Amino acid sequence: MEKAYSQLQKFIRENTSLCESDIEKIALLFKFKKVKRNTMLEKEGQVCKHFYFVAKGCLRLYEIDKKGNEVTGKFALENSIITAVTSFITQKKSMDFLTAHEHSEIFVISRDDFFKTFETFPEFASLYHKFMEWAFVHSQMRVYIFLGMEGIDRLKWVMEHEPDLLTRISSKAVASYLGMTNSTLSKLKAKL
Amino acid sequence: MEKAYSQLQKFIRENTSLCESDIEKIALLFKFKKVKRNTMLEKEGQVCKHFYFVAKGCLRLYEIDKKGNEVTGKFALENSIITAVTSFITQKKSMDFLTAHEHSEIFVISRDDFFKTFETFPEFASLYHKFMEWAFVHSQMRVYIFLGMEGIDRLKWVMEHEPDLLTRISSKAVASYLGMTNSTLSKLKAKL
DNA sequence: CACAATCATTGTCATAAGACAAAGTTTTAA
DNA sequence: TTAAAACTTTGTCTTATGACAATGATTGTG
Repeated sequence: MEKAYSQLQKFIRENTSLCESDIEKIALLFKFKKVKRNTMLEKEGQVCKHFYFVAKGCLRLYEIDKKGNEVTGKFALENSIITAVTSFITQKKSMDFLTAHEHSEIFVISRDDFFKTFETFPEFASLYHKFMEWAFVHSQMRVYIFLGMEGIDRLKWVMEHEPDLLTRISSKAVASYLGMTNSTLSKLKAKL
Repeated sequence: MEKAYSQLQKFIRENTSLCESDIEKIALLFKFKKVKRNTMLEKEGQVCKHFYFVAKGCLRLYEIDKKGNEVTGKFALENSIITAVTSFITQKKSMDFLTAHEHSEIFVISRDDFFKTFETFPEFASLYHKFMEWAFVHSQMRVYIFLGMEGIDRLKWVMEHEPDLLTRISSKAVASYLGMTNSTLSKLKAKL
């Protein structure tokens, strides 16, 4: 846990220009938590009130579509931040689930505390703004990839740009991230 | 043009809590421009250095995929803001084209002036942050829609949520926004 | 206005991907 | 440890969509 806190501090240090004492104070506003695989952190139908930092493990953000299939929006591996973004922003009922895809060690801060911190430490807001920018760039890239590429090319794209996903994440979840069924992914992998 | 400037001011007023005199000063940093249909504002291969407000008409952001097909990322109708976001953020060479999809009246501000304005009028930054949040929410929604829905349902979704696009925008461009060929879109429309 | 260019529609055919099912494998939990 | 559950792979069949082409409509331009 000591190590975990210093990980969080490092993350804040690298994404803001806050001084060490402020970084320490801010890090302490986050609550450390160990969560088992498949723990549900945010649920469809509820309003998202938390922001997460992943120190170890992996969280997964997904929706369930009309046909009952999971559609993965995002994986957050260690040293990244995540939340059920759309609901976190709009404060409307979420369509998303956020779960631990592996046993994970995470830090949680309430949305209220998160935004209040911006008042005390304005520089901290830049972390959120960078997160939003990065999240947008990633999301827009996926739009282009899904619209412009066939399954096999989407697979190759992930192999090249997010190879961790293929080694760590279950095929089923990767398929739901690539916008295909698990049987299709399996056949495409066999073709490579 | 008088009217156009007041439109820009109105937009700033509604998306920040700036006072009137600051709003006027900021609006004057934007340059008014009339552009013909198909005018290229930002080009693939270049770094995006501008931010746009659409007073009248419509801008379209798109990429060209491997096969040479256009893939539309976003339409910006009147009273909305747009740029080649990914390049604007990363300041790397853009993959995107930004063009006038109709004869349009727009306001342009350079990226430098835009960010400098944040220093003089910190509250103005909230407009950019809201833009980022909104852009993310929209983009993420599209990811879910494309991954979870078939063509016919994507079409119905746009009919319900962005009906303007179907009345104003060419079928070809709408198809490239929906992730299908124009012939497929045409057949789906016939099926409705 | 008239010609050219672009776009929209529709048809045929080919193909990528989904649905479903069966068998083998791995993970989970009692 | 062992049984149950979940996941992965592979096969067959079906279907949605793409590729390509022809025709007709619309738009832009000299």
